Amino acid sequence: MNYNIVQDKNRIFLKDMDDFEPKHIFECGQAFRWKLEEDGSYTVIAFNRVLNVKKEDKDIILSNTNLEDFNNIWYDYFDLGRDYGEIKKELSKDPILKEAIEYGDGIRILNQEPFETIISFIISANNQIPRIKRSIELISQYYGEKILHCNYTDTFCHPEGREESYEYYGFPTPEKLSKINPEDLREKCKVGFRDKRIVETSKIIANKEIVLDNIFNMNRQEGKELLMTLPGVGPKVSDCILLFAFNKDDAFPVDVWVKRVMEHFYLKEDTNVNI
DNA sequence: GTCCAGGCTTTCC
DNA sequence: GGAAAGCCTGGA
Repeated sequence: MNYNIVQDKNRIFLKDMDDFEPKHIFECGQAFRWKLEEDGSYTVIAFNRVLNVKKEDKDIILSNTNLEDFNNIWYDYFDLGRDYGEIKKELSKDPILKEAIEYGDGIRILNQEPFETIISFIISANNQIPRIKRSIELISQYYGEKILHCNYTDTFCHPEGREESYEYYGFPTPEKLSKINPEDLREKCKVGFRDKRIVETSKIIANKEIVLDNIFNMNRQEGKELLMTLPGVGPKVSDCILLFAFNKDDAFPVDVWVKRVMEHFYLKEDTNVNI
């Protein structure tokens, strides 16, 4: 990984950054709160902060942050300690994966906040991405804390076309979500039949019947068994949580699309499979 | 004990 | 209208 870090006021420049394609990282479906801005940059609310990311030529620009947060939060969040070049080299030995890597070049696996990731993927069951994103946004607006975080005059802090009062909301805590009425959640946030699962899971975590931080020290199988005791968390959702929040790089979520792809390319190559 | 059909909210194609 | 990033329940 070769890049140079330069700080300028509230921005961090990652100069000559390889393997970092915002569109592929933020729109691949691993995270739901990244918003595409008119200038092509992306804004997210995470870790009680608002961050904007823009790619200019070979540089990545992180706005509304500082070196301390970069070192303590964003370095790990963006998985910057992992050498994706080496991974690509290894996987490219397979011709099909080689083509897939070229198609999705610059993708990275984020390390997201555990609780928000758990609720997000409970919502993802039998659902569609636009709806998932909307529900998470609504949950944040109704039950999350407002984030006052922009003291600068950057365009992304005062974007054109948005109301002056545009506000950012963090994802609520387990304590907060554990106390709401499932019917309220369903009506306001359009989560459908997942309402009780969300509240019940929040209760278990708020009561510390399950301590999420302990999962960092477990292996994939131990973590999976524990997560699957939560209502709404089955085999697929638990693998998503382990991969996207707990840094378990051996977790391999198989959804209907992955299943179709695997069957098409690796299991039934000589048969006519509808995909 | 395992297996699996049916049900579940709501929106989007 | 049918499908959609699965999970849960109950019966065989």
